[in-house]
Amino acid sequence: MEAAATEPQKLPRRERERMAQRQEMLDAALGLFSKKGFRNVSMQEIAETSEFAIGTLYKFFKNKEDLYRALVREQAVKFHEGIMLAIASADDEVDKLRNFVRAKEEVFRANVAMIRLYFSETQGARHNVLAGVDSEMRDKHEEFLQALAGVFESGMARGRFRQIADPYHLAVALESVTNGFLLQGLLRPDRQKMPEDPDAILDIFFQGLLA
Amino acid sequence: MEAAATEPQKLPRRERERMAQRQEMLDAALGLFSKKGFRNVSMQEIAETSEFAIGTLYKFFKNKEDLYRALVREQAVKFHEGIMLAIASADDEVDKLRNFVRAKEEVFRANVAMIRLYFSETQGARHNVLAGVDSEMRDKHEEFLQALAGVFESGMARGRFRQIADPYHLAVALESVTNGFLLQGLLRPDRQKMPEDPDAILDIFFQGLLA
Amino acid sequence: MEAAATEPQKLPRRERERMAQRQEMLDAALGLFSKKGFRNVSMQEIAETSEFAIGTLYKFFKNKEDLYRALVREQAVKFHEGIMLAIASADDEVDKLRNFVRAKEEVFRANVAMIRLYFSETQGARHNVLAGVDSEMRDKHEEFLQALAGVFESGMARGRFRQIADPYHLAVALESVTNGFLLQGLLRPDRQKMPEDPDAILDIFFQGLLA
Amino acid sequence: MEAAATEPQKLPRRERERMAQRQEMLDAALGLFSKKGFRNVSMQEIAETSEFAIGTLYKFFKNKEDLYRALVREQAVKFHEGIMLAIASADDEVDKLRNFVRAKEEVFRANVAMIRLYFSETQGARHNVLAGVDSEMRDKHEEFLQALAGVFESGMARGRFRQIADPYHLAVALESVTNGFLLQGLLRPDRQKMPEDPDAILDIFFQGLLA
DNA sequence: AATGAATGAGTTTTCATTCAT
DNA sequence: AATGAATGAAAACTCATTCAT
Repeated sequence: MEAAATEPQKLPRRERERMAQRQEMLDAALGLFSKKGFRNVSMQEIAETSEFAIGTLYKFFKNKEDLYRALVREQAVKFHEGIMLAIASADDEVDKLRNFVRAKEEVFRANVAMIRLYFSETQGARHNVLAGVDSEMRDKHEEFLQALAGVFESGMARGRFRQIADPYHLAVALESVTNGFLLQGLLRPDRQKMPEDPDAILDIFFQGLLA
Repeated sequence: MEAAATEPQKLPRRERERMAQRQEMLDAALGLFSKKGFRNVSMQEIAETSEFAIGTLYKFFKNKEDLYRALVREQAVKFHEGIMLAIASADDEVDKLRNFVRAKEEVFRANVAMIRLYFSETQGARHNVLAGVDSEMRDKHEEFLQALAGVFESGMARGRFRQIADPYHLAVALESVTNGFLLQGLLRPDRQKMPEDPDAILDIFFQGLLA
Repeated sequence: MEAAATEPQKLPRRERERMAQRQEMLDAALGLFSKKGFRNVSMQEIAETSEFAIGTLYKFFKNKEDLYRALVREQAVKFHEGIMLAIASADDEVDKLRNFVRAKEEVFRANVAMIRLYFSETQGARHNVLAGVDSEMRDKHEEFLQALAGVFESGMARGRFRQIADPYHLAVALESVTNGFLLQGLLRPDRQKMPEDPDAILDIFFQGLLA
Repeated sequence: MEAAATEPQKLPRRERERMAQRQEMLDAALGLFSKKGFRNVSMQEIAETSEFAIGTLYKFFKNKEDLYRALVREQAVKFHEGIMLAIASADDEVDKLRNFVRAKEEVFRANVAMIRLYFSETQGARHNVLAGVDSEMRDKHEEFLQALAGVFESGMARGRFRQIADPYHLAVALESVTNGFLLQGLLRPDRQKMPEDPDAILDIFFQGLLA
């Protein structure tokens, strides 16, 4: 009868305390990694920032890479869940897309550190430490693309959308465009030309898409 | 009676040899950096791969960072020029966009290593070594976005395109979508779902765009 | 019920141990530096001689130069204090000079390594690492010369010495002569011609000096 | 029937040119070594300063140490000869001493670079490269001290000086005092307290010495 | 004969990881 | 259980020396 991870109130106090400590370590690490990159952050630094001893870090994580993986995995899951929920939480396909864009923007805005981490690991360079997590993250990403494609597909089936392209391609396109706009807005805050309203992103899409 | 490809036929032999050596170093470095990232590649490794002594590397590049910067700058210029040329080499705006997508695809396909390098430095993580080159690259990127926006603008003015959105936003959108599709196709070659014909990317765009 | 030599009995045990380690490092370094010079001693060597790991050296000293500076400063302070005390610890000027010569000889004899270090940094070559400590050492040396000049001056005022020369010049002369004799005796032990009794050095001086 | 080193006009032209080149190398090296010390000067630097190729340096000197030794030896000989000549070039002992002090001061003033080199190799630190030259230089120095002691001895014998101390000790004392004053004056030009007239140095001596 | 490009051993320094307290 | 001092492998960089031109 052991309590499940999703209902932490049932965990023995000892266990709960451990999880809280672990979380503090991960939080400190997230800030540092997203600011300076994996190789430019020392365990010493993480220890100091999280106010634990180095040895204690090694009690929780086998090594530096393990800590990093745990961090990326945690963040990816959080991100993934938020986005998937957004897609699920509406009946109409147009609303699903709106929810998706809004949720994504919110997550981006709320946690720039996480975003930087996420993109440094999914886009571009694969010189990352994530040989292992990598495939898991790709799978999650693919799963999400499939779900998004599903929205387009059912939208087409229900006549909400015109059949302008392969639903999966549309999913990739929407994912790309939202990334592009949000990154442009977040990582280059000097650029003033980005639309305030996230829905504006969709307008471009909907111009050709809506039936 | 020798005629060099571009123009360097006038360089003294010594100089030409030096440039060739330099290029071999940069080539070796590109392969390694794009595979493993800046911090995970040692000068030792670059020396061995390029078959020069470490000391010789340091004759050509002041330090590791200098070598990296030279590499990124070289690649970025090549990339930028190819893309800008493509936009310029047509009169009709629709043709310009087609040229752009084709040129971009070609460059991507021809040099995956370079792409990885490029994206690891423009997207995502900013824990990069490029504090200096960085702004130069951003500027180039911005310049390109402006040029692309110009295409949309004149297309609208000439009645080729409908006025569905801010031209700059359209530029960001097209840039994002091409990135998304090409990266999906190149970096994840297992994914078979991407369109063979690069023009297919544009179809999605043109659905809503064309007048 | 333990009573330490000077005063550190109040330091926590941990701190005392650290200081002892630091001292062992400095001792090893003094031996090596005085024998081979700054640039000819590697951190590896110091680590091996002092039986610590290289990393441990770097826990105590920021870098090689920092270690060297600490060493020179420590030795210079010790030397300076000994000499100044000797001058102070008598009422009669002639006794002050005797004390000075004896103390200097004692310090020289007791620590040839230190002497070599001291002279390599105050005399001769200024290609030293001591840009920083340097001025501090010069100041100490100057301060000492002034004190010695003071002895000559008050000796003259009190009629103990004849007014044969500027007191500061006499100070420089005595400092030089003691250095010359002691170095000759210590650094070239083959030379048997030096006087056994350090006071003999003063005889030369006193011949013209005493009233 | 080969021409002697002291009459270079007899050397074949080829040989003379070689010697001139060698001299230029040594001159460049003297400037650099006296400013920065042995280890802080690279062969590259010496080559550039003397405007020869590195390879040419190695044609003249077996290695860096050999070049340094040659330099120190050359300077020491020059110095030694000047001083010895000064002692010889008078009949009266008091004049000999005056000549000595004047000659020494002149040499010091004329070639601070050489002095620095000389002192960094005779005084203090023996972390020098001169394991070999060393003994030669000590011998020369000892020879000079003997000569100076001879002056004191004959001066005493002739009744010019009082018999205040062992002549050799007096020689060491005078050598030390002149060094002290001249170094103080030369290496620390900020110190204004040194006597202008080098003879003033002797006054201190003569006070007790003169019969 | 003179050159200087190329070499690579050797140096300083960092930092992940271990383990005695 | 938590600590953090100690470790030493690995990396960036320098420079004396060689040798093909």
